[in-house]
Amino acid sequence: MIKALTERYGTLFEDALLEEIDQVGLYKEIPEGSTLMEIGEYIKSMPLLVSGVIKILREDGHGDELLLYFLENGDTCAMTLTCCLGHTKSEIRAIAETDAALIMVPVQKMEEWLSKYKSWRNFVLQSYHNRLNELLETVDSIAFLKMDERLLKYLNKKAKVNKDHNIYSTHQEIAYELHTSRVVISRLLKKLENMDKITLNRNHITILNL
Amino acid sequence: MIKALTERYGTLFEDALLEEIDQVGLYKEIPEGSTLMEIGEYIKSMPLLVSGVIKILREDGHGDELLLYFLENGDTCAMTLTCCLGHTKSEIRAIAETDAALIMVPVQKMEEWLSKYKSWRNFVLQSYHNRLNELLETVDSIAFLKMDERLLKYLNKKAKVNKDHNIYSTHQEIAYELHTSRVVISRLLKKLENMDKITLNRNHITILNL
DNA sequence: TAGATAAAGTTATTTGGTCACAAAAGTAGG
DNA sequence: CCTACTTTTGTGACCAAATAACTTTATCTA
Repeated sequence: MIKALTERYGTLFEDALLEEIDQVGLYKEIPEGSTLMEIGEYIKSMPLLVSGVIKILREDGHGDELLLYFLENGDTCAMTLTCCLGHTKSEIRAIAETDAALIMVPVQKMEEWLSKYKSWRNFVLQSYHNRLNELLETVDSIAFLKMDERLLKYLNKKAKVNKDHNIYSTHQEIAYELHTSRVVISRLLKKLENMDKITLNRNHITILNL
Repeated sequence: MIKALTERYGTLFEDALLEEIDQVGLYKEIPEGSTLMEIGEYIKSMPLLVSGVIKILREDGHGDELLLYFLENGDTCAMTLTCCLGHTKSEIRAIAETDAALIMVPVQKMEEWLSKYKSWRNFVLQSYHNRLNELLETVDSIAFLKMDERLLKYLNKKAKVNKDHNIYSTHQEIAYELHTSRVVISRLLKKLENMDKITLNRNHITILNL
């Protein structure tokens, strides 16, 4: 773990803090598709993302889903911070978009570190900052963009976080994450294919030029 | 100022911090309708809300608006925190929904206090926490609710923050804040009136039972 | 290879939102 | 207090996007 830790967080945290994390942190690898956190769960430890991508989803009472944003390398989940510090249930679901590696830190420690380490304080504040901005962008998308624009944005983002021009999702899955119907997504994807921006295949979309 | 300060924040902050705020803070009263903060502005001082209600709006590049949430008594604006700590431009517009009173605190101080006062740290974190949750609720509304449900929620919220069963807005103004068209709002309001939930008058809506 | 299942395509219908105009309610000047 | 003007609200025709129901195509497996 210490290697991944210093590689990823070495420039961010003081040595003393790195050492503490090394002491109490739990290194964990999780496979693509696995659920890290479910809505309504209490959180006992906070994840520091070492590698991979996590997607954060919101769900209403009727099983309708919406993708909020992706967490990437070096991020932490401000929602989790919120839960930890406020001792409240999780408001979101977190799923590994790719294989990922995490360091899990006990809640009590992170409170302690807030007063002890300036770098930790900055890290936590910066995380909140980032998450607020991501959420704002999500709001922008659903409030101001039409579905075709949202789809384009989604495809781009998805390709970017996966570092791949191929997206291995069904139309239904995309529809869930954008909270619309499969028919709508199929229609819009077909339109994009006709514009030679993508090619469609069963279970997978190739991005040509967006 | 010291009176408003201790009344509002006395139980929250240590005495030493209260004293510092009293030293450097600037008391300010602003009338209903005035703009506290405009998108793209840099923030030089952070407002602590003493009384009144502030509404926070988002705008896209085409002048389309969306109400994000209200700030009430004792809140501070996490967006402003974000700006201050990150030294970035404001992403939102803040307008006084009612007459309001604020204490303005210089940015440099608030960074200093983060390491100095535990209560300040908690206050800042709690603010982020609250704002994230408000934003999440906003996302829920625009993503999962139909326009009629959003309108009901809006009317309730507006009545609540104004502590009044009357809402003095035009249909057009409501439409702006919910980011839809005036026609849609008029139609839905008419439906609500037919259900005896509200009565409509020029420039003002009375809530009967929601 | 047949049957089952999952994904994608098609069409008709419904709904929510836009446009353009009309009516009503306030406002100001004579 | 009457008229011209502005602002706010109401309405019908229209359009586009979402939904539902069904068909076709691809994939898996027994």
